[in-house]
Amino acid sequence: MFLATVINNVDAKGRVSVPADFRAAAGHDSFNGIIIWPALNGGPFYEGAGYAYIEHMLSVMRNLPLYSKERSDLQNALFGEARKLSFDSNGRITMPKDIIDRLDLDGEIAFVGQGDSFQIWSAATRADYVPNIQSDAMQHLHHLSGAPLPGGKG
Amino acid sequence: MFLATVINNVDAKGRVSVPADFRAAAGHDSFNGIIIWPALNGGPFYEGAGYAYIEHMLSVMRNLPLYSKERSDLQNALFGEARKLSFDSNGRITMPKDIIDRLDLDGEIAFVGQGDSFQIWSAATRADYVPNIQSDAMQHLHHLSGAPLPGGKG
DNA sequence: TTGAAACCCATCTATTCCCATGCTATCCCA
DNA sequence: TGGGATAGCATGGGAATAGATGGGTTTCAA
Repeated sequence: MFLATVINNVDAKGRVSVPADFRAAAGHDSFNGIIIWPALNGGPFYEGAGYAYIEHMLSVMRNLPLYSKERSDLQNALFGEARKLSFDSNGRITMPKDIIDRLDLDGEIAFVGQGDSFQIWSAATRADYVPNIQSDAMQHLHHLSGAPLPGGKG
Repeated sequence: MFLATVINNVDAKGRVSVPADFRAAAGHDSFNGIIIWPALNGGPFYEGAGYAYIEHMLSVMRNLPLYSKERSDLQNALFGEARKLSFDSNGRITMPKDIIDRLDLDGEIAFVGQGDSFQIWSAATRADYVPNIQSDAMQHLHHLSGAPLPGGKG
């Protein structure tokens, strides 16, 4: 699971260390690295995950009719815009230049855990959103009810 | 899986490098190259995939009645219009001239990943479509919900 | 014979790989 | 409990390599 917010530096070559916990969560069965794509909700960040996640998305897409607008649009946004970024021997990825420009990644990147996936922000942009996180979430707390905790004692 | 959008040049002989990732995704069991065909939805691009994909399409066609209109029409559009383009020793294909003219491939080709297949666009034509990708996809995000991730890690 | 297609070779560049460094948190032992 | 040793991780720079591209040559068919 992708947890926590970690801020790492981008060096002159565009390299960034992916947090060790995130590397472990991404797995390395089919591909030793991560897949990233522009936020599907239009937010000012990229989303990322391990290869298994995108494979899962493909299997979901296959349930939509071939050539339907919904399938075409989603495939273009996800598969058409995604990037495969493999780890180097030190666990780093190289951020493509166009993404550095697009996200304004001027030196510092924030990796933000989202459970099954994570987000990639410019650290500065992220900092502007953080103050509202708590109050935003408080409006939706009722959605957390219902599912029982597994293995609860007594 | 075919991921990302890659833009490569067409040289004077009509040769284009197929992105290395796409070559790997196409496989080379039965045929070392790709199959391309005009977009079945009428879009301004060609579709492409590895040989296994077109074999799968054939198996789908076989479920339609022989000599039925639907089978004949689909066979004509897919098998009748498809081309086999094999890789040269450097991983390039030679784009047939009629396709270069038809797609207006004036120097730059965009390979656009679609998961199981990919698309081939004139880079200029593709650039006109890209700005709308995000907003188009946002209308269909509800199709991605519901299915749980397999074997969530960590 | 001529054009086109396949093949071979050379070059350039961006990416990948490898090695070295420093920091920090953890562990071990006194 | 305190201090030193150790291992994991983030970071930086230079070397090696894969991939994209361009040009020339051979082969085949029309």
